[in-house]
Amino acid sequence: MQAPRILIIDDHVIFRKGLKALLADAYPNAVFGEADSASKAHSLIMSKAWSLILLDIALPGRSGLDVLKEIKARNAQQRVLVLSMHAEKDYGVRVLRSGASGYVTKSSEPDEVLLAVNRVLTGKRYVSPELAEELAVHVEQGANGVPHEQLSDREYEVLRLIASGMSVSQIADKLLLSVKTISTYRSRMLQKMNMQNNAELTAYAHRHNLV
Amino acid sequence: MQAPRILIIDDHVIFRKGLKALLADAYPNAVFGEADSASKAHSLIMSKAWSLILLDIALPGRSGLDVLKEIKARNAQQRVLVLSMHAEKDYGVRVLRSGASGYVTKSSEPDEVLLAVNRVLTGKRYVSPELAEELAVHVEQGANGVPHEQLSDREYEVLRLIASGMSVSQIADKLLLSVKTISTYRSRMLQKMNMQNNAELTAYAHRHNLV
DNA sequence: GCGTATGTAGGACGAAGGCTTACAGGATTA
DNA sequence: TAATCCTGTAAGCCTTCGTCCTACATACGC
Repeated sequence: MQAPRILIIDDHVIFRKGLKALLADAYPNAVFGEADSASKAHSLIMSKAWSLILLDIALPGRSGLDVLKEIKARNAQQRVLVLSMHAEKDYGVRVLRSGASGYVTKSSEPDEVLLAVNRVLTGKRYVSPELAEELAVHVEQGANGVPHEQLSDREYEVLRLIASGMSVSQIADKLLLSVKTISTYRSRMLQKMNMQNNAELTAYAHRHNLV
Repeated sequence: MQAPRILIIDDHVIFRKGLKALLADAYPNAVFGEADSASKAHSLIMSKAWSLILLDIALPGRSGLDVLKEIKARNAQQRVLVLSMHAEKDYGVRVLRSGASGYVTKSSEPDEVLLAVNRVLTGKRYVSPELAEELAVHVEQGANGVPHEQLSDREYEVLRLIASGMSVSQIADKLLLSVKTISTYRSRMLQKMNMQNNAELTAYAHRHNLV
């Protein structure tokens, strides 16, 4: 194989180092790029071409999902493998829908990561058994049955944060958005899901294991 | 310095690799051991002597805290630096109380980790500024068992309702009490548990399965 | 019996945030 | 291709929420 160019986008420095070491072992002649924020990622993506981008969706501030979309918008062929810290169930589906070629959790075994990387590098997709399961359920219930499927990505993100007890303004701080914006997402959400308040949202989110 | 012997106990393989690489850079002649579970850790601790043990408290199954206590029970001199995934406030204190020489979160900058490792290797302790703050407050209030056991019945009841996403006034309505009363419970609770806001309370309640 | 914990709440005033409106870019569809 | 819808984002206004401080009665532990 030709020397692959791999870009790692993740704000956890130590994890990044580990990942790079792992990949360097498997692809001795690979060239690496690293970014710890959406903006650094941006310039690296702009300036160079990459065979594969490994993207942590849990970037601070801007959601990794946004970054993913931006990447795909710019170049639909770009291969992206998404990493996430926890096995966040519904994220997997969204991530794939947004154009990623695969999705692995950070606690995965190196072998699984390598397998995923290898598949994606060779133009295939990687779907873990767990995620496949999710997907199955998802398709089965037709994607419109479940209320939260109607939510936009931002709304979904905010739902989870509300369900974890954060106030509108805390969320605004965390996402670097205006309080008004979060408030808007919240009301659109309430409307879509036909609910009245945070308690209902919270209950819903927990009932559906979205947190 | 004599070649240090460092044991890394953590089930996140990739993170472990990163950490090891980081340390190998700083201590080129160090000898490493790795364990991904409490039981493997056990045999490594039994069979060899270690200058430093890096321990992830979030081991699956058995709590890392237990492992820590066991280590210290066996050899009170053993230097242990604890790693945790999230900046879980109450853990820091518990960890130090259980005999660790320091506590860093996994999202720390490499420099902070190296600083901590260095201090612990040279027999000192490492306490991050944030944790120091925690400690101060904590010592002040004496510290006994599980935080939520200090709560009064009403406080506990309100904790659960807050964690289920209800607002202070909704709770007041439900319990037929004044908003002020609920607010008082809430602040007494925050004080007792040394927390700042509903998000922390909520996280705590869910972590401890109080909802 | 005296301090401390608990259940309860009022007043005052700043902060939070809900509701409405707006607008731009992308997607969808007629 | 124009018209429309959806999404991300936010300002303004004005109400409501809730915090902070204080208070008091009862219960309880020592």
